[in-house]
Amino acid sequence: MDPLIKKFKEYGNLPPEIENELSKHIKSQTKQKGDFFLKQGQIVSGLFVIEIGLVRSYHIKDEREINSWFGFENIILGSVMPLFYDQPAYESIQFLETSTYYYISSKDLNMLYKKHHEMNTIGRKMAEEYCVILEQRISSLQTENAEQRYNSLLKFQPDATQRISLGHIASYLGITKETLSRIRKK
Amino acid sequence: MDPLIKKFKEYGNLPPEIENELSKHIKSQTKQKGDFFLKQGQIVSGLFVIEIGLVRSYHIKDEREINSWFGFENIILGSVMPLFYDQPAYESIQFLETSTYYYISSKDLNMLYKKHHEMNTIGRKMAEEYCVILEQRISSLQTENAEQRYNSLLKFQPDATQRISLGHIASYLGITKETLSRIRKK
DNA sequence: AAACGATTTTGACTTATGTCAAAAAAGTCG
DNA sequence: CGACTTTTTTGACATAAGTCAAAATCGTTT
Repeated sequence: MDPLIKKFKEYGNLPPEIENELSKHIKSQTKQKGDFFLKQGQIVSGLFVIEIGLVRSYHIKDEREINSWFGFENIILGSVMPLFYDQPAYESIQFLETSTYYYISSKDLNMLYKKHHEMNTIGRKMAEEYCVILEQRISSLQTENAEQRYNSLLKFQPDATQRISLGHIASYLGITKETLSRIRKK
Repeated sequence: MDPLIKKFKEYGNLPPEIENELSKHIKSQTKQKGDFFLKQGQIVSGLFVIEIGLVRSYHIKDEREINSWFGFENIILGSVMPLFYDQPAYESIQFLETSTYYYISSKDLNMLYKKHHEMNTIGRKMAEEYCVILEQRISSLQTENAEQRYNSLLKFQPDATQRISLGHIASYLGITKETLSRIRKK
C-alpha cells in the first residue's frame, strides 16, 4: 500500500471503494536536493508523504528566508493556505535531501472531499492534529529562550541536528546562526 | 437563528435535518467576569461563540499565566486538545467580561461528527482556517520584535487594547508588562 | 470622598541576543 | 589532491528586553 493511503488510514476509516478511487490520484516522484515541491506564489499544491528524504518549508521576510517547518519521513506534509483558500502559497517547500514522495494535488483532494464526505473526517482530524502541533510551537516561541527552544527541537525532532544545517535550524528557532553556534558549544 | 449555527453555516452546507438535530445540542449561558468556560485538566470541553463578551485562553508555565488567545464576539472558539484527543485540556478558558455565549459540548459534537459525515466538512474547514491563523502567529513570534508584534496585534485585533489589560496583552505577546508599557509610551 | 487593592509606569541595572567582520572548518568538484 | 565555495565559529561591540523595587495611577467599594 502506498505510504500516503497508509497515512490517511491512521486518521479514520476509508471504505475500499474510496481507497480505490483515491489511489488513482496519488502519484510518486523523486526530486533532487534543492528542488521544489512548491514555490511561493503558486496556487497548485497538495499533500504528500516522504518515503525517503527531507524537506523544509520557508517564506521570505525582509529579504531573508524564514524556515517554518521541516518534514521527515512518514509524516503528512503540505501547505494549508493553498489547500484551504485556493490562494497562492505563502511558503515555498524545498527538498533538503534527494527525496522520494507520494502526493495528491489540492485539486484532486478537494474534489474527493466534495464527493466523499467520509474523507472529510480524515481531513478534519489531520487539520486538528496539526493545530495541536502549531500550538505547541507557539508556546515554545512565546515563553522559551533560544536555548530552551533548541532543546525542545532536540527532544521532538532528534535527528534534525544530524540532517539539517545550523543556519536552517537557527532560522526555524527565530535566532541567528551565531547564537545557535554559541548554544551548541556548551 | 442561534449564533453558533449561523457560524457553522459560514463554513459549509448544513442540511435542515442536521441543523435541526444540531440545534438541540446547543445551549446558551451567561457567565460573569472571572468565571471559566473550561479549566486546565478538564476533559469536558466544547466549541462556542460569544454573543456579547470577551474571553481569554491561557496555560500555566513556571508558575506564570501565559495567554494564548483572546476571543471576541462572533468567532468560533474552543480548545483543540480536548476536542481532538479526549485528553485533559492543556489550557484554561476564562471570561474577561461578563459574557453570553452559545456552545456545544465536545461529546455532542463528536457524536454528530460520527453520525453525519457532512458535519466533518465544516469541522475540517474550521480547523484548516485555524491552522492559517496559528501559522501567522508563529511567523510573528518567530521574526518580529516586541514592538512589531504589538503593532500586529493592533492591526488584527484593534479593540484588544481597549478591552484587555496591559498585563494580559504583554503575556500574549511573550514580553513583560514593563516592556509593553515602554512600547506604548512612544 | 477616603481607603484599599490591582494595575501601570518609571528608573537603575543585568542579561540575552543581534550585528558585523574575520578566521576556521567543512563540503564540493574538477 | 588542491582550489573553491559554503557553512560554522569566534571576537568585539551594540541593542533589545528582562528583573527588581518603588512610585504613580486607576478602579472599586464603603
